Amino acid sequence: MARKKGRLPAAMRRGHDHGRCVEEALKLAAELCARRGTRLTELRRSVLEFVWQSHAPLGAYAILDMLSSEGRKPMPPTVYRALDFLLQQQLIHRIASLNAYIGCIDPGRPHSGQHLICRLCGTVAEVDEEAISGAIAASARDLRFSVERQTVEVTGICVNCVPD
Amino acid sequence: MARKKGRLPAAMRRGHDHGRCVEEALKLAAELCARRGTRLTELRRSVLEFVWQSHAPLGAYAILDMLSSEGRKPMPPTVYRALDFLLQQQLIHRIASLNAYIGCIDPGRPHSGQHLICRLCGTVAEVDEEAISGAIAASARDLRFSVERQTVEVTGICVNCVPD
DNA sequence: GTGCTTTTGTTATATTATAACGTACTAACT
DNA sequence: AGTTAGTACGTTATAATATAACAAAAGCAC
Repeated sequence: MARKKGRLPAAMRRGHDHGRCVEEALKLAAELCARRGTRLTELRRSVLEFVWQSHAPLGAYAILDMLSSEGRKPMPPTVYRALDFLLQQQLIHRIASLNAYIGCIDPGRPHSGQHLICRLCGTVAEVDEEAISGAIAASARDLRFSVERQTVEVTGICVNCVPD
Repeated sequence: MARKKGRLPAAMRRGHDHGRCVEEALKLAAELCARRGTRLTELRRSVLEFVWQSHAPLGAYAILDMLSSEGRKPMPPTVYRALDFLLQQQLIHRIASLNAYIGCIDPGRPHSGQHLICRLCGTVAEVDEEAISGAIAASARDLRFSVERQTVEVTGICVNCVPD
């Protein structure tokens, strides 16, 4: 866990250098794929880049439109396949309540993450709180339920959108 | 919270009298709507009944098919409107990761609940653990994020489907 | 280069959901 | 009972999200 207590996740820090976030994410993704022997093709890299560039989750068809403006003219299955690959590699998350996709802040490590979704600006911040995942794990254990995946999506208003 | 520590939610208790669950849910729904001055029409009641009868969440089109076999031939908007009503009245939950709907075990009271979804049998058990919702609330508070809704969906294998 | 595997392209279609507008029903009042 | 205002439902059309199935191309191992 990188974030210190009381420190906002980058997604919700106004004026942070997001270009740099994207760059680093792409670099890390390339490293991870190289290490794993999986292929971060040009298409997959483009999709990952678009997803990372947005602080709000992107829908598959929004990505498709972006790729189209870039010269490629892919069809839906192409985009979904790229998204599936990135999900498998844990480079992105799917936000089920929005049918949309967002870059993972801690790629590669198996985790589900918890997502705070601002209803106003659309920004999604990922956090990874042991207190939350632990409470879920404990509750599941109590019911002898074997957890494979935790989806935690919290909708509300982020600090930048709260009226003062 | 009705469930005692160590006691399985009804949905995961084999052989419980589910007909009685459904009956009680419908009765409680009628009472709540009467108290609120909202109308649990025949259509809405039917939809609620179908949703409750299934331990696995039902998709809108599955409900549509069931209503069709019953003699009605509603179109999608009709079903979605009934579902919207039931969601507003907090009589059902939407399971975002499945695009499907399930009866709420504690209707009327504002809550999001946490859902344990068995990947094998499809059964969904709702729990309401203060430890989980509290941990989420605490984390959000830390980020000055104002929570409106918590979606917690845990996928895995339920106790009835685990190989011994 | 040959053969094998993976990735991408392409066509078609499935699944989930909503917009827009018209009709019918219900409740409340007169 | 008749009027009316509001709510619920019917209907047509279409939007938005996602996948099946198969063909072509690109990369990799030998």
